[in-house]
Amino acid sequence: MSEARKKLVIIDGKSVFYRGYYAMPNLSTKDGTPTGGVYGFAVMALEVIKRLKPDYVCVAWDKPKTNIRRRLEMYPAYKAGRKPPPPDFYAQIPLLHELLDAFGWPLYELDDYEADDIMGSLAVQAREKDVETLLVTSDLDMLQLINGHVKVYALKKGLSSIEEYHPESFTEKYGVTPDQFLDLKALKGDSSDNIPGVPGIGEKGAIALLQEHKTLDGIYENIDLISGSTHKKLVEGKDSAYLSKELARIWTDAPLKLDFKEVDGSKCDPNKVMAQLQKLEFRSLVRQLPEIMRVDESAVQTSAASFDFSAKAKVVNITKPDGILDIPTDMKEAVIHSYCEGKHGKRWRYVVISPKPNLIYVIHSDGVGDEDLRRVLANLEKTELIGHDLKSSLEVASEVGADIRNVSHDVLIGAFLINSLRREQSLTDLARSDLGYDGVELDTISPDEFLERVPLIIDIIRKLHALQSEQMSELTMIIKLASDIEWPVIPVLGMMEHRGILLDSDYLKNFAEELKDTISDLEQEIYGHADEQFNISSPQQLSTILFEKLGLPTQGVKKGKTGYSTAANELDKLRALHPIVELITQYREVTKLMNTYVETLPNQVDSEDRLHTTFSLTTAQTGRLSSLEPNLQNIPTRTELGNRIRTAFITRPGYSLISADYSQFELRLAAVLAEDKELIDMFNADMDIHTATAAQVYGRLPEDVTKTMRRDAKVINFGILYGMSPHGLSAATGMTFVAAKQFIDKYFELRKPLLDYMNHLKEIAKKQGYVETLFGRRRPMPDIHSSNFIVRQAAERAAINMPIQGTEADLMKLAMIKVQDYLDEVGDAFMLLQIHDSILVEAPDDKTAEIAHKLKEIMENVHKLPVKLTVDTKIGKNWGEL
DNA sequence: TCAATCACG
DNA sequence: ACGTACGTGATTGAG
Repeated sequence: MSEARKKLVIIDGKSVFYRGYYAMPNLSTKDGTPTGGVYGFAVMALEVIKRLKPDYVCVAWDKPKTNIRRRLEMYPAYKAGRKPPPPDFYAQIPLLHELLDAFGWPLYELDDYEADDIMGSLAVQAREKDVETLLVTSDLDMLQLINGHVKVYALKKGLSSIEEYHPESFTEKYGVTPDQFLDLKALKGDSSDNIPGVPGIGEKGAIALLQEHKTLDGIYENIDLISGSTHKKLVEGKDSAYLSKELARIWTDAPLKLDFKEVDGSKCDPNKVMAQLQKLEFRSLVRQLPEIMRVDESAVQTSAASFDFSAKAKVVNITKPDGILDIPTDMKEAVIHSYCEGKHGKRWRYVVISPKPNLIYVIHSDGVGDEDLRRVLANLEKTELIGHDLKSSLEVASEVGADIRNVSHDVLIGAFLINSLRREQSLTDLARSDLGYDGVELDTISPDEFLERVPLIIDIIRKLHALQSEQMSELTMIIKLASDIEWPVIPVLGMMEHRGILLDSDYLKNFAEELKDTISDLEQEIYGHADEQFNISSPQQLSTILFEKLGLPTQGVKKGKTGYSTAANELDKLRALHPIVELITQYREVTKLMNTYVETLPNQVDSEDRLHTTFSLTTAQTGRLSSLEPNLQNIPTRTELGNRIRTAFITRPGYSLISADYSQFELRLAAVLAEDKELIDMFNADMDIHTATAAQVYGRLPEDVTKTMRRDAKVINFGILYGMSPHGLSAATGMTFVAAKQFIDKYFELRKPLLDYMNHLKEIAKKQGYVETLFGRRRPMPDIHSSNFIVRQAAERAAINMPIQGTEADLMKLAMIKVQDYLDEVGDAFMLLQIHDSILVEAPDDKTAEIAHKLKEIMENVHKLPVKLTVDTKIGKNWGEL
């Protein structure tokens, strides 16, 4: 009667819990208790009940620390390098216990036995009673337990999708039988558990061997039949293979008695489960539960504190041009959102405008043309706009020719201002972490799904807006930062992205031909020196050639995980020892230019040869912009060859480029923030700051400062802003460690206020947990309390740097806003790029001089400061000339 | 997916 | 005693 065989489900508790913990890192209850791991477990538990309908259930758990002693005795490196889970992982364990109690499922844990072993032991006992066992885990080691009575349900990506493994499916997938699983492991090893296997034998080789010889023993009995390098590897790795097999083997002898009364699944109390799910604020699971088990009506009660996403709004679909007449033209405020198939407003499908919570207009592109959309959007000129990533919606407006820029609140940027540490940024992520939303995906969806979910999306944007307004109400500096800088810079960036910059692709094509020749010449020369061909771009292969084959000294060369470093600064030390080193440096420079710029930029232009970057306001912890796809903030400039790439950035006939750069922006700001009067005075007297510094440190007259002295002073002037150490200075300048130390000591004697300020920042960071810019932009600094010396020191340096770099970013944004206002007056001139301390503007030839002059004036007076700001402007036909 | 490398400020 | 400058993004090789 195998049909009626009873079913036992054993859950690998920690592995399920881990899944949830990492899948939902921000999930927490309203009071801040983290719940991601418990959520993962709950989702899986309901899935198990619904799909597997088990008669018996229990949970196996790894006891911390003691659990691997027996394996450690065999092999001390077992599971070495595993990171311990963070504190909020353990904080959730009591919640899990309560949930298990409600389900009535016992939890088994034992000293010296991992969860695998407990599961294996119970499975063996179940088999003796002819009970079918289903193991739920993400640990594929468990597959060795598969047999006619035991199946494995492996957790796949996501929380509820599981993949069933039985003997047939296992063989189909791996090409070996479950019985051969351990031998497979013995051969190929497992890097995640630090199981060595036979070095040099991977999955493919191992399977081939097992198909031929069936077992590990079989392989070694027939070892003489195996030839070549495999033979050698097998012989040398024999001990390791048998050790690996024992390490990977799951024990089935744990001192644990399977008691069917204890694991009886019918002890589950649906009402208790419901209460737990509500307490944990798992709203979608609460809704789902009645489909899975009988719950008393009385047990279902919605908690008042939770957000309700069920609100209904009237949705007006506008599918004909005359439909737009329905949309009011005098909205004071509106939530706006859009769906596009391209970037930067290209190929828009839907534009959504919601003037109030119960009313939503959806404008469809099939039916409503660009000109009609322009007419609608033009009416939003005075409307206060609310949205998530408004920049992209504003680019749709630019695309159809409307000019709207009255940003009132962007929940993407707002979330970042409130806490810049948050990594998740999509609307779905924000809703999950801040509103406890646990419904469907809202961002990466099809047009039809978008249409369905519009009311939900708008509702969530409104809720996030309300929540952030409340959170910001106590942060007056942040409110001001947002309204003065962050909101107004959004449309400016949108316009820059949308306009793009003209690229001379033909020029780059010619350049590419030139570089190709150079590269193959260099390759041949390098192969000649190495006496063999190899992949010069592979640091590993290169390292072998340099340090083994050519026998270059490894002394003083940094060592990484994979061997000796071949980074440029390490190669510098070897430059004089072998001609190949210089060739490699050149090869690196040329291939970098080729692969990153020359060959890729022409592929990224639009139909008019313009290149559009995306500026992110929510990436850099300091508040700087970042530029991506393509990154136009790291176009080469430092070498002759690299500068030729800038030459490819051009203008239309009749226009020129203007660059406007702040000079020594950060150092000036450091002087202000540290209130270093002497340094401020030096800047205000228009002195050459590096020469003046060198003169002071070396005790000479400025005219007696040598080139080297000035260069060293320059290094320290910049390095000091990042917390540079004597070691760093000596590495960067070539002076000895002692000289570097003296140099720094002397520098701080002269710049006492700067030193005090740096120490002050460290204290501030420790005391309040964050540092901030002149305008109140905050960066949380949790690592400042780290018990790890290295981590803590890194945090201290970051704390020193952020207010300086961040104030620079704030001022630059402010300047851009003012520059844009001016360019609007000019009418035919456009900002194209911002590169942290400089901007690039495209303007008609006959106006460049006037505009350049005005840019300088605006930027130098962007904000009243005790230090004078200096802006240099240049005019040219391409970026390379600037 | 991660580590190494290198482009920029 | 640790490792040695802050902030980014793109490409490549390798497991």
